[in-house]
Amino acid sequence: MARKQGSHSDITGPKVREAALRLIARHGYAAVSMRQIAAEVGVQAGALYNYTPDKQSLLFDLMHDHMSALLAAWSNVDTAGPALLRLQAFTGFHIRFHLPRADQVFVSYMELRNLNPENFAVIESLRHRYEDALEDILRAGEAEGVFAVADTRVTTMAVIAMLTGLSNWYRHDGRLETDVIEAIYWDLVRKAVTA
Amino acid sequence: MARKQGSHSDITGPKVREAALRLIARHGYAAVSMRQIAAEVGVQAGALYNYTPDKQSLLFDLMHDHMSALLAAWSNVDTAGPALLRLQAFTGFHIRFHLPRADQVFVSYMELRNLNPENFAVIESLRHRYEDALEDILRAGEAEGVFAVADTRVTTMAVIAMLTGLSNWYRHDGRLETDVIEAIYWDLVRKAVTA
DNA sequence: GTCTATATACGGATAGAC
DNA sequence: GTCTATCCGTATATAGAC
Repeated sequence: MARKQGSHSDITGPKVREAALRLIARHGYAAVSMRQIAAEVGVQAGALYNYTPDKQSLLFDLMHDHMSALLAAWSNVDTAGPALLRLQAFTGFHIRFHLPRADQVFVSYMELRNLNPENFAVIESLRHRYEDALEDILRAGEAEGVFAVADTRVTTMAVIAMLTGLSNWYRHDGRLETDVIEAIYWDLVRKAVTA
Repeated sequence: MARKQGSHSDITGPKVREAALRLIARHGYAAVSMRQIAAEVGVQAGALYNYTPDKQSLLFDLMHDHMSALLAAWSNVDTAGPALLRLQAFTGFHIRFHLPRADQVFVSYMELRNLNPENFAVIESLRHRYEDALEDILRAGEAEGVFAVADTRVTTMAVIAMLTGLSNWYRHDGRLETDVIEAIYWDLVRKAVTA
């Protein structure tokens, strides 16, 4: 199975996306050039256009994949049951999903400005679906009488901001294990919303 | 008091900073050109260099002014007293200070990557001082026995993330008044940390 | 599929006239 | 203090050879 020299589409494609993700997370979309991404991959800039029609699509794909994977993973966790358990599942899921994906989180939350309007609308609707998942749990808990919050939508946004903010300071080589982090945040979330 | 035509340093200076803040908040530092800022102000690009030595200094000044103003304003609020009241004061202060400054908040939290190392260190130390103000309150409350949190530093970061996240979705023409927002968040914060 | 070379536009910053 | 003009570097994206 001789392969023509210089033909590596099966490995170059993923490498382009990995390099773009890492560089954009570190320096920002507008500050990263296609030449930088190419250099990181080990090809010339022109070769990138075999894998993306343009720079904007590269950003959109990174963000879209992240949000799709998030929703797909959550759909495998979400279950019926008491709202308190569902909230605990959401909190733990959010932390475990996001902690190993610092670059994706960073890009998905910081580069919304750099999406064109059509792409922005797509990502926003995915994000909205995720927010709604939490809001549903809070409303269920209020109906059960186990949660009591002043405003359900505001609380939804507040809890997500609190959980997502974790990615801004957590370091894998830090003093705290994931399990401990999870317990600390669950304690805060539970107390904040319970009646 | 005849003034030479075209000489407007007393009004152009502030306008440059306002235009830069607005444009950077909207599009990001790297995506905004000096020519865009100049067009917004109503001058040519070269004229901007009467007010800033370079683009990096413009960004740093915006962030530095914001953080300095934040710490100065907090120093006028912080008082002795029971930790619960101090925490309520912090929560209310944070919201009232940040809500009318959406652009400053956005720039100060999103453009850290675009500061050079020296400038980054300065801004980080200011941010750290603000975080420490909250951490002190939490520790005082634990000593009093009114607060009980699993980890004080993590709780500090979680509370600030929750409060600051408000700026990401709050709209002045939305359904909720500042006072109501403040009450909702105080309810969440209080319950999350009290014993 | 990748390369080199290039079209075309725009970037930050400066010089010198007024 | 602002303007016009410009230096010089880099940007995205494409064309055509291999």
